[in-house]
Amino acid sequence: MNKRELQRQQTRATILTAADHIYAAHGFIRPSTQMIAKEAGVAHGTVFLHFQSQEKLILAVIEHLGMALTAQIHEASEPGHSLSDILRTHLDAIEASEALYTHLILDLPQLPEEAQQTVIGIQSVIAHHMDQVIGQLKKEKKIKDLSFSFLFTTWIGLIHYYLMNRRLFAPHGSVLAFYKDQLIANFIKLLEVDCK
Amino acid sequence: MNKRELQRQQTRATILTAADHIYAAHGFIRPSTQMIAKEAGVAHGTVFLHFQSQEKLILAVIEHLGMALTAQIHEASEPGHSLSDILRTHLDAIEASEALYTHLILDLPQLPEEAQQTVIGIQSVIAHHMDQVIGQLKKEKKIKDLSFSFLFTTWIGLIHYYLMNRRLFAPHGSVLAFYKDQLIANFIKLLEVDCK
Amino acid sequence: MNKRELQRQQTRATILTAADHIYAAHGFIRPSTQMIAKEAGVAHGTVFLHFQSQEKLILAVIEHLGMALTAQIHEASEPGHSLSDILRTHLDAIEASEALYTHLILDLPQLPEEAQQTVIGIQSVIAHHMDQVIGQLKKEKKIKDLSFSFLFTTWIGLIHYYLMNRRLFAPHGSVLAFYKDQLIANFIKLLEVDCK
Amino acid sequence: MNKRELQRQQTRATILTAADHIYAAHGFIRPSTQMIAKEAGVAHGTVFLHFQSQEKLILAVIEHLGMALTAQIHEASEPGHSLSDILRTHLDAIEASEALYTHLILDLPQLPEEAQQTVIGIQSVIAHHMDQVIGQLKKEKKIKDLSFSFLFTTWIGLIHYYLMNRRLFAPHGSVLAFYKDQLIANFIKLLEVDCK
DNA sequence: GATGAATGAGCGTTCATTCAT
DNA sequence: GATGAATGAACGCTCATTCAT
Repeated sequence: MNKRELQRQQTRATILTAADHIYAAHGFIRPSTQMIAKEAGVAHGTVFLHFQSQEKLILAVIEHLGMALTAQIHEASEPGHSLSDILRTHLDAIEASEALYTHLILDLPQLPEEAQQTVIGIQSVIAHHMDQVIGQLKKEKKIKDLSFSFLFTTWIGLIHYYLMNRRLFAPHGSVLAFYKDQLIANFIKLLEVDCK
Repeated sequence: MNKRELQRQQTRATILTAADHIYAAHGFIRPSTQMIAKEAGVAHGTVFLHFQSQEKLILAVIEHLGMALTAQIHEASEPGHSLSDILRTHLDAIEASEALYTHLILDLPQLPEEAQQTVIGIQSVIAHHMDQVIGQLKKEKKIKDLSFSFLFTTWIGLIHYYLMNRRLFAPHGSVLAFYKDQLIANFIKLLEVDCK
Repeated sequence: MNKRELQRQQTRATILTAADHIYAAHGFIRPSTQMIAKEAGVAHGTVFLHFQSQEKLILAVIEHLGMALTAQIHEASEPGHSLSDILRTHLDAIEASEALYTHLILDLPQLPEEAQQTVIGIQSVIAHHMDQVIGQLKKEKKIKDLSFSFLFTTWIGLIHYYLMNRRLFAPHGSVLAFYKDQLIANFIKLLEVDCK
Repeated sequence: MNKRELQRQQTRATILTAADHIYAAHGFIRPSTQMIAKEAGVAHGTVFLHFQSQEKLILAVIEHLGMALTAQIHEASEPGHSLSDILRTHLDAIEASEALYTHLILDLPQLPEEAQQTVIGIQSVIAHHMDQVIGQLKKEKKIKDLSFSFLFTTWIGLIHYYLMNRRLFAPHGSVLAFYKDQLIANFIKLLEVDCK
């Protein structure tokens, strides 16, 4: 890689990071490209030199987030993990990009198709890991006999609900950091076959 | 009521209905007041004759939705209702305004404070009814001993998740119409103390 | 005059008075016809029933002011008046409508031709009275031999300057009430042939 | 200075000059930013690229005028100047921007605070010069013993009166060009101690 | 490759005026 | 005669995008 190309990649990364911060703070819809250029410390036009359009920039940020999440989940996952381990891995990954991920969820219907594909991609990774363990637990009759897709949706719905109301639940920090343990414990209790 | 006042009310209603349709289709943030005027078949300025500002119009639509939902839930509720009845009442009410309600949930963080109060109001109505029955079922040891707030959040999270992904789950119709029965049945099964 | 006509005249007067107050407070340019209707306690359309257009209403207010001023000056003027008496009469008349008169002066260039005619009319009345006395004093060599038009312009310029800066000179009341005596005394001293 | 910066400055100057012309012709209040853009031959949005808001543009024009006036007065002033010289300097300076200065005076109450500061600044410059000479003349008993502030106000009032009625006094040109000599001569005669 | 000035369509909102009631 | 709902042109301002430098 020559020096020119290196410089180019660095500028691109600078813009991407700036966009990351701005979108995490204000969502994908409201901030202007001008705002991102200022945050990145580059000229307004430079944004469009590296990203064909605002839409492409947004998609790049989202894809970057998707890659980060799936990578982190993969890395943290090991064969012998319990359900609790997997759920924790999921929440740890999201917590690292909590604000941005939350805006991705919220703004999704206003974002281009490709963004939805990314979200689907993220979810299928975690779904895959969950399915492994849950399938096994079902066989062992340790958890209720409900379709995996329903259980998965319940989990995701619960997490997303907390994220969407993060300002309410945890005004000055991370909701997940606060409620992670409780969420995992309660969710598992909900699945368990419980005979007293 | 004289003819003048009648016509005024009709125009107001026309605009409100138009806004209802437009916001249901595109969310609260993107559509312009111009767009709503066109849909209503009135001059652009007329919108502001009936609603002080765009914000006030949005709040009027939201409040209207809130009243419709709570009214419907109240009407359909009866003393002896089972948990299943209550959940169905909830979903029936939302289904009637599915698209608009979904956008309310999604755009909430970008909407004024008052909108959040409306959502809280809606949820406390359904929470109240659920709490009654769930409290009783807990005493009878028929459902798991988990805090009501967690169970409620799980239910709301589940429903909202389906709503937010309605285009995916039910591209050309109502998600709730499709999944209502299944959602209720599965959710109840999840709560039950299950000893086979 | 029949009852119908009487009612009509009363409504017209109500609007005129309301416009008077509003224009005195905010000038002729900024206030909307809506604002005047509200102040008058009549429907917006009623303004246009009595005054063909906003411009005509403004002109009516101005003409009314002109008539009030010239009438008051005429009434207060007597054959044997000194220069001091005449200047005082002038200022007394303006003081009674200080705010409105000031806005007339200030907004004049943005107002229709007819408004300028009214101002000219007011000034020729006071000019006429001043000319009488000043002519006599000049013959008696008691005041400087300067053209009447210059002396008159100096006087008017001085008064208008104080009026235009009334917020600066007298933030919470009438400038003329405050400075009247001083202005008259100084102006006369300026005209006098002064040999010590 | 590189070409880029040069062009930017030129566009800014073009807009400022256009605003200058438009405001001189129609006052500060009525013309739209659209009108100024058209006069300048730039897109409407370009105006806001160079000036944050309409208010800022107006203030820039006014400040530019203030600097031009005070600079010209300073340059033309010399230690040994007579009262006549100083008054002429004052009128020469105003004459160069007669129309714009007149609108500044007229629209002042509707303009932001900063505009008033500019006017005060202009007037204190001329007041300072006048005070020097008039103080001396008073000591020499050559002019009447009236407070400087009254004499200054009389002068400013006189000039402003001519300016405000410039369309009447000099429909197709500069009032000051026409009446300058006469105004100065008459004003001086008014101040003089006159014993024949 | 980077810049940032320029564009022009679009936004929410105001207002004098009209006219059916 | 009085009403006030409706109009639509105009306003100040924002913004993604282009392109000469």
